Amino acid sequence: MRVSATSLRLAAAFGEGVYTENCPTREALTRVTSRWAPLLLAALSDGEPLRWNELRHRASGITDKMLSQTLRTLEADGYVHRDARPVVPPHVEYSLTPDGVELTERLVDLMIFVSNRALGSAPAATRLAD
Amino acid sequence: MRVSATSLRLAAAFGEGVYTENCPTREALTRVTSRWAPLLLAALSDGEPLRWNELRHRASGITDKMLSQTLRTLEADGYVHRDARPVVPPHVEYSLTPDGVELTERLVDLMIFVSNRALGSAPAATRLAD
DNA sequence: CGGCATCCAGCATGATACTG
DNA sequence: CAGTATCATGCTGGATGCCG
Repeated sequence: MRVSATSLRLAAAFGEGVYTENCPTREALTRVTSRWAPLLLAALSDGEPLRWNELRHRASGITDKMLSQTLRTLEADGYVHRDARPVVPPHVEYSLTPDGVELTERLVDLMIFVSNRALGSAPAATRLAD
Repeated sequence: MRVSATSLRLAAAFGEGVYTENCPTREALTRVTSRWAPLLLAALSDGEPLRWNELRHRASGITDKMLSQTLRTLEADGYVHRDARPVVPPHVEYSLTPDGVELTERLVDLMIFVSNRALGSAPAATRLAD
C-alpha cells in the first residue's frame, strides 16, 4: 500500500528490495554523514576555497588525522576539489565540486531541520558561542 | 564573502559560529543518520504502520537489540509513534509522526542523491582504509 | 604549511541467551 | 510477539610524534 511520494521515490530509486544488507548506498551515506564531513562541507558552502588551517579552524575540535581523512574521503567521492600548488611553503586549497554543492544543500537542509527539532522552539544560535 | 543560498541558510540557522564543538545538532544528526534509523524510517515511509517483525524483516540484517534501540531513540526524538495494544500476544505498531514524515523526506532525498553518485559515473569511492 | 604513521580508547554495534 | 540483559568486538575517532 504505497501511498506517499516519499515511498514512491524510494521504490523508484531502489526497487522493491528497498535497500538490503550490502547496499553501497549505506556506506556512501555513512561517509557523508560522518562526524566531520557535514562540518567541512558546510564550511565550504559559501563558495570560497579554504586552506587546511582555515578548515581546521572552522571545524572546531577536529584533529589533523580526521581533517585529512575526511577531506580525502570527500575528495575520493567527488564532493571536494583539492588544488595543491607546488610552492614552498605548500599552498593547498579545498573547494566544493558541483556534486559537493548539491550534497551540501541536502545536508544543510537536514541539519537545520534536525536542529529545529532537537532544540525545540529555541533559536539555534544561542548555544553556539565557543 | 557569503554568496550561496546554502551558506545564507546556514548563517540564518546557526549564526556566525556555524556550529562548534558541543553543538547538540551534531548529536541529533548522528542519531537520525545512525546505521539503522534511515532504514527503519524508509520502511515506514509509505504511511502504513508496521509491527516489530515486519520492521525486522525490512531492515535486513538488523538485530533485536539494534531494532529496539533505534526505535526507542526515534520515538524519544519524536519521529516515530509507538502504539502498543495491551493484548496477549502483544500487538505493537510503529508509524511515523508528522515530524518523522518530514525527516524521512529529507533522508530519502539524501539517500537517493548519494546513491546516484555512488553508483553513477564516479569511481566508487575508494574506501578510506582507516 | 600541510600533511602522514602509529598507537590507543570509547562507543556503536553485534551475538547470544532469556522473558512476560 | 515483542522485547531485555549480558558480554564481546570492531571501527570511528583522538593523541602524539614525525616529515617534505
